[in-house]
Amino acid sequence: MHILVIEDDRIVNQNIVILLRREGIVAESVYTGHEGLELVKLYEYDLIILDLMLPDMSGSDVLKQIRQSSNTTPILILSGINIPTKKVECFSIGADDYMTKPYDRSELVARVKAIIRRSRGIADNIIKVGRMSINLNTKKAFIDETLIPLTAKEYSLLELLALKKGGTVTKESFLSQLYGGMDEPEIKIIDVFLCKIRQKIKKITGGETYIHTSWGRGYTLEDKKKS
Amino acid sequence: MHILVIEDDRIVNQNIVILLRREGIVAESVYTGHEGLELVKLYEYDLIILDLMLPDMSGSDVLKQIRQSSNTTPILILSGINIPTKKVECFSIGADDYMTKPYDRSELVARVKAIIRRSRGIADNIIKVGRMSINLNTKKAFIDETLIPLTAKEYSLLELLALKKGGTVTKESFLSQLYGGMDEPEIKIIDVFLCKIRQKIKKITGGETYIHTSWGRGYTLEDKKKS
DNA sequence: CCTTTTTCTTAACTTTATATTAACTTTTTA
DNA sequence: TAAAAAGTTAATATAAAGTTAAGAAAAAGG
Repeated sequence: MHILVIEDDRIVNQNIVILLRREGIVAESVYTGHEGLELVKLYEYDLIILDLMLPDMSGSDVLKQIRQSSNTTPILILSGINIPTKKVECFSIGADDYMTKPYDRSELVARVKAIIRRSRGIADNIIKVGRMSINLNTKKAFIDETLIPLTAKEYSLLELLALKKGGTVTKESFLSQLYGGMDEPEIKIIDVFLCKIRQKIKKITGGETYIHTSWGRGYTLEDKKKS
Repeated sequence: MHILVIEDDRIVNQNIVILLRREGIVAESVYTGHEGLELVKLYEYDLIILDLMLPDMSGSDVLKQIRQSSNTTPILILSGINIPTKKVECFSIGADDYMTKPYDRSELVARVKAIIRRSRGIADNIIKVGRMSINLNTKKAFIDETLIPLTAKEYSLLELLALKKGGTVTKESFLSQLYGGMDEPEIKIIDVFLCKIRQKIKKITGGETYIHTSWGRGYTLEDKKKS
């Protein structure tokens, strides 16, 4: 999970980043519109949190430029302006949500999660795959009613798979979403984590892991028996 | 576009319906939770607008029941309660947005449109040739509904053909696009890959492969029966 | 603050799927 | 009909994935 925060107030920006990191989300800070646009061109984010008042250009213009480049990354506007017409304007140029400052921390987190969820076509915070269920709120995974004893990193990896349920996730994508490009360990670690996750699941189910390997492409979380 | 409004206050409900109709959206009114749940089971809506205080049951319970039936229709909560914890609770059980009453009409419309836009998501990029369909997003190819079990390289080759559907691709072009000029194997490998791809397709269709040889020129992906 | 425990990461090794080559057959066209 | 191109198959090489263990780093506990 990878979020870009475009906000010139360093304190607000850092607070958001810390808040998100606590949720296991990799967040990146940027303080000007131009820096933001640059990064958006280079990397794929799951969400962009955008302030409307930036020193070099207006947030609306940043939003416009992102959408004009046919980039569909979800964007949450965070602004001190609480005027309906401003909100409507933002939505009409492609914003996904609009929050006013001062913001409630837990509401911000909740909205962030809701947007990401929806952008992946998922409705609620419990993802089910066969006998497995993954609770995105409590960050715990179960087989039927028994908890799978995963470590933090192992859980994150399983969550990334669950968020793309049925789709393939590449090792490179795991790596960048888990570490955010900074101090990335060797890619082999993904194999190791996956092996351990599978072992733990297998211990409970007695065989089925729901994690399938797409040779040379990545991994998929799916209940194949259904189809 | 089809929206269900679950709100017991008849005036508020009718106002929303009128507002949405003006935007060319078909909106349906319902005044109790049970009526709402009934309709949600029967019809597919693009969005549900849900009040939290209903006469027969709480809006949260309506939301919960909808999600428990694994219905993923986007839901916007419209409530008089402006408490962050209530909002967080709703998001965690699967709400997509939360607006407080009194609401601004144009903001409601803007949010409704934003949610629907997002839930529609990115349209799948699919190329079809006869009974074959190639999904460029998931990088999987099918004959009708059955997956063609291609390896990564085999798929890439088929994709290159699909991208030039109807046109001819030379072996040299395959080679350079597959290996990018570096460490290119012998050109014979293209024949081998094509042979394998055709075999796998033939196994499913029972004959037709849609891959045609242009002697001395290259290969074409096309449904010749059509023309 | 140091020790203990847990988790993360690397490294070495095994297994397996795939990519590539080579040898041979069939088809096309000059 | 001979040469060139394409089709096919099997064998081998290579690269990807699976596994295990051990050392490093981080978190927890005293």
